Amino acid sequence: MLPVSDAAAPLLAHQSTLRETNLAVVLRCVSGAAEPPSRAGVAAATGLTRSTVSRLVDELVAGGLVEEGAALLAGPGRPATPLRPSGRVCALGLQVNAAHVAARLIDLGGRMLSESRSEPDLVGSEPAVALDLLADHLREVLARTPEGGRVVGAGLALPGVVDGSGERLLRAPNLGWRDLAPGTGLREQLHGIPLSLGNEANLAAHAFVQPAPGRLGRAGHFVYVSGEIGIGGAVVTDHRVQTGRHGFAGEIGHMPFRPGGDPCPCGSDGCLERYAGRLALTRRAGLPPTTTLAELDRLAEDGHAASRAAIDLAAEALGVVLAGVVNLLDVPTIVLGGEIGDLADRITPTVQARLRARVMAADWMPLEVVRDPDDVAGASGGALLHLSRVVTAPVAFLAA
Amino acid sequence: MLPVSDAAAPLLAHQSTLRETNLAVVLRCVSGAAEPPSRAGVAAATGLTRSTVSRLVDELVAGGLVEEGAALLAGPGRPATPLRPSGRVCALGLQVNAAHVAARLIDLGGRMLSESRSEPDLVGSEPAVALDLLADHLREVLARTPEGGRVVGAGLALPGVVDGSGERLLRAPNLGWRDLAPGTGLREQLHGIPLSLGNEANLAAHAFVQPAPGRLGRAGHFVYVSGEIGIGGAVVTDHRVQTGRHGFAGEIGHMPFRPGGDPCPCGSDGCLERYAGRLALTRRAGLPPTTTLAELDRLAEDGHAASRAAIDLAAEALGVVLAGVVNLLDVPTIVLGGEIGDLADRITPTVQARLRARVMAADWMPLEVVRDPDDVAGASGGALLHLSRVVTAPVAFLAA
DNA sequence: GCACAAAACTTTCGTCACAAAACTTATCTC
DNA sequence: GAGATAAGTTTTGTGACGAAAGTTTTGTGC
Repeated sequence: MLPVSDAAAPLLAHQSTLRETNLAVVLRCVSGAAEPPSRAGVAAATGLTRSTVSRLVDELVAGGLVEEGAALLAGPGRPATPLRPSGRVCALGLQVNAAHVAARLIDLGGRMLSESRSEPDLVGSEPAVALDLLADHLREVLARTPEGGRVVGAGLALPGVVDGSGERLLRAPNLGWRDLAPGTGLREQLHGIPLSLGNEANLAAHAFVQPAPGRLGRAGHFVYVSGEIGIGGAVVTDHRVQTGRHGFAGEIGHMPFRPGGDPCPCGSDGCLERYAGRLALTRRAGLPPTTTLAELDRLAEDGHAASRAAIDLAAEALGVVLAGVVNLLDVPTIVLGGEIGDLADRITPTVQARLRARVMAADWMPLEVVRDPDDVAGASGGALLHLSRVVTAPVAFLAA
Repeated sequence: MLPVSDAAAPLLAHQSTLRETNLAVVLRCVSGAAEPPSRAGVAAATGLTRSTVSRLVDELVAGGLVEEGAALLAGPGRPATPLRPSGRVCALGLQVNAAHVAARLIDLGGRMLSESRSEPDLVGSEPAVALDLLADHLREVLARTPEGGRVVGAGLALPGVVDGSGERLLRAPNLGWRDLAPGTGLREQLHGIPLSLGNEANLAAHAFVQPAPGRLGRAGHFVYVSGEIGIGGAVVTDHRVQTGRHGFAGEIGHMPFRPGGDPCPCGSDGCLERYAGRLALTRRAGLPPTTTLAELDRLAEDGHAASRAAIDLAAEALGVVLAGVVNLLDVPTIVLGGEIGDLADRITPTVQARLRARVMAADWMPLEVVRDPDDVAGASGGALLHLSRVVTAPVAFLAA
């Protein structure tokens, strides 16, 4: 079948567009490679000629985006000069959710240079308290910026609905926050580093599609389920995180599982979150709402019947809703991230079974459920988002 | 917010890429414009210089993709030469579903040059019979190809799951067809015109995003619901029809409305289709399954209680499922296409109400339900798909 | 009726980025 | 130490675009 797609209007191309495109191709090749390639290697991988690659690499090296290593002696011929993405170009990843506050510094190669984090309980918290804590972590990480480092941006992951401009958090039910601009206080610490806000699950999914700038992850079509107190999510198709018309996409927690069932604070009823969110799980298990899902898992392991029943219902709900999503979008991979990952072993079989039974095209496609082991993946995503801008449009980031 | 997106690896750019891109920009501008623009108009609209536009337009005219009209006298100054997309470059759109067989010829400007169609009942039909009928329509339309016309492709819309290669129809429950290659018989009539298969709803959605090559429709983010005997669908985000990893996306009819409810032949239960598909509607209304939705609408109008109840339940099911989809994808527009469009007036208020009540971000976004009046929009989409290839990569289609 | 203004093209020339191919450099092998 | 091998550089040519000056075709005013 022809790709049914792409009505997006492309802009005109100029000679400078050509150069920018090819600089991006070369930089992406360098930053995304498993092993540092040589100029000749880049030429072979991209299809550009060695002369062109040489010129472009020289520009990237002069601009501080790529570093040359010591010559590599391997067999006959002139030894190759290995090329590495600069460790001095980096971005800040920040995250605040109900159980984590974290700051990370990630470089152009996707390597985490430093991290500072804590695990407070922020349910129903005062925004200023949480943001001050974040500012502390941020300052600490920023102080460890390498000599001559350039921090190109900061991305803050939040568990809620962020408006289209990336300035305001409209609502974050788990934190109990509504309509605020978390950036105002932080900018003081940031010394002009551009800050953008994003939904936690969307950013975590971004980190999963693109674990390093220019490097593609194992899946290009998946649903990311971020289960904490509530359930967030993100949809990725064709290696693109779908944010929707206004940036609100991903509210998988409020897809219907049993319409007419449990009322949900969102105003609807029977939402997935009311069956698979932490609050729902702990309530059904007869445990205090602060019980973590890891603790719940242990109780189930120990034979606690109510916990088992709650987890089984959550798995059922997830399986049914995700099967619907797979039918709609043909995304063969489900990624369990956040706290719900702690239940992955226990819920995966049921989810798998429901997918197999309810997905129309199940006979013609693989269906896999995997876990994202990073518990603050949103922070990485926030940083990677800014770094991927560097890789996509390098000219603006070439040092004078 | 920064666009969380686009990890797709771009290819290297060459001077020829430059030319191709700008030829596409110019052609898209000409083919998508409401009024035929002049060279100067194209330059103003695209940002290219007049000299560049002149050269590119000359190439497109020489290549037979653009036609020059008679000079337009309007005020002082040299009169402009109006530019129009060629009426000789066209594509075939074909469609077979349970109630329609149609063939259309559409030109580069998106104008329908001719059509031939019939309304047989093909539920549980023999594929050969339906395809012979399609071949008749096809032959008739092709015979009316304009003098010197070039048919660049044929797209066949089918109400079922098409495999990734676009060669085989895997299953079409409403027709009762399984695993066949409808192209084999048709190619004889096609004299080398490349044929591709696509899902009916996906192609109809394509025609809705891009009613003419290069012209964007009114919505870029929407769900297309194609209600016939079953319920098909398509998801469009950022003006792109999402076909998923294997091309199976769009099975909205098999999203859960009441899991554990009505068993569905798909192997699952409680699927939307079991509440909002024609078969479900007529059964609940106590009418024969061949009753059309237009007839059902008339009965409801006349006060037939069972019909009204069936339609209300269908609207409820659609509203709940679509609200979930909007929560997941932030697509503020719902397009009702196919036969279910005949019920649009009756179901829209309920669907609207459910969306308003169940969509989390409803307070921050518009939500609209519109109808696609074209009852064989899939055929147009099939043709437009091939035509949009011409507009995207014109060089391959320049006449020698 | 004729200069002049206006606007749509066209032509000429300069620039930029890439490809091709010849050339240089650095290492290994015999 | 000669030759092979491969990396990287230099030179030269080409194609496509922009800038600016030139040409064509109309309308307007005296």
